[in-house]
Amino acid sequence: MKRNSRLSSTLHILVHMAEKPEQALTSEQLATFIHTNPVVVRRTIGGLRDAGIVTSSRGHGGGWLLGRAPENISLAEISVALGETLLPFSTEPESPGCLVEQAVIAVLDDFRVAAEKLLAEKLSRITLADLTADFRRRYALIGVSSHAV
Amino acid sequence: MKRNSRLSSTLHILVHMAEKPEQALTSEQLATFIHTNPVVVRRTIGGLRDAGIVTSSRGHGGGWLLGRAPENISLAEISVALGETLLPFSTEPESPGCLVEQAVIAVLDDFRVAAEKLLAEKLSRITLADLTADFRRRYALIGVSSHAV
DNA sequence: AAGAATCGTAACTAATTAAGTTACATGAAA
DNA sequence: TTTCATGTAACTTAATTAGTTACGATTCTT
Repeated sequence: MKRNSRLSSTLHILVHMAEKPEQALTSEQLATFIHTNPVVVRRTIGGLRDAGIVTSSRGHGGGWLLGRAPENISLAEISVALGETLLPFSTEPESPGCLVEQAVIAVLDDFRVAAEKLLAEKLSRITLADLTADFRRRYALIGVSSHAV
Repeated sequence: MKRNSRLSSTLHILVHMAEKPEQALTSEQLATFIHTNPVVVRRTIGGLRDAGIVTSSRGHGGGWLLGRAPENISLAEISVALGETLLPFSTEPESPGCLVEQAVIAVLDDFRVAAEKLLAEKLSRITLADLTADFRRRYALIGVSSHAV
């Protein structure tokens, strides 16, 4: 798992889970999808459990399942559950009392608040079901092409 | 200079430069504003020179000046010149050939392209002059309050 | 009840990235 | 010619995150 790919890796995992809705997938299985290690998977998607996006069960036959229908899981929720920040820049004060810094931070924070709202809205309109639909379309195309001629 | 504060640190520097438009400021002076080191300053704002946002001159009396009026310097340009990415997540393929991954990346890239366009538009409407105006407003308020009573 | 499978999590290691630092060549002004 | 600047390469340090090992807790199967 590469750096900064937590969102895409998680989506990858979730699409696989959505494609096997009746079967609990183990951390081990999920890890192989994204070429990493079961512990990294547990750590990464552990937060999704608290958000109800997935459920996990221990013991023999245990593993991970979606917590609800893919139509009701938005990328906005996933992103929040992963603890991802949508915008990368920091606006922490470093020179308390400096009016120049205060002006910079004020303007930047205004922008950030507005931008995060916009991005969250856009992400809330994309659901896991959209991803599975896209996957199935691609899968069907491959199927067709391999039967063609 | 903290991590991920290159944009705000640079803006801090630029506002100081805008407030002394006739005086070349040295890397040393700029560095003290953001509590770092002259070499870090040169490295950070070097890209702004190539974009025409600032100019630098060597030798005695040298230093840094704005390349044009603050009204004509947008945060979008500054962000680009710094080489900052507006969105933090990666969509590099890690499992070439995996249709699930392809679907995830396609959806995420669509989002990214649209989001970056939106953010760039918002940033292009904020200029360095807006920041200096905000700073001056704050400065005036402090002045008033310190003379009050 | 025993054994196997599985998650949860702490603790450690390795890899990566960005900032900070040192050093020195280049250029310009006094 | 001396001094003051930037430009930049090379190295060190610090911070973050992924990867790994280990093991306790839980649950199913036999």
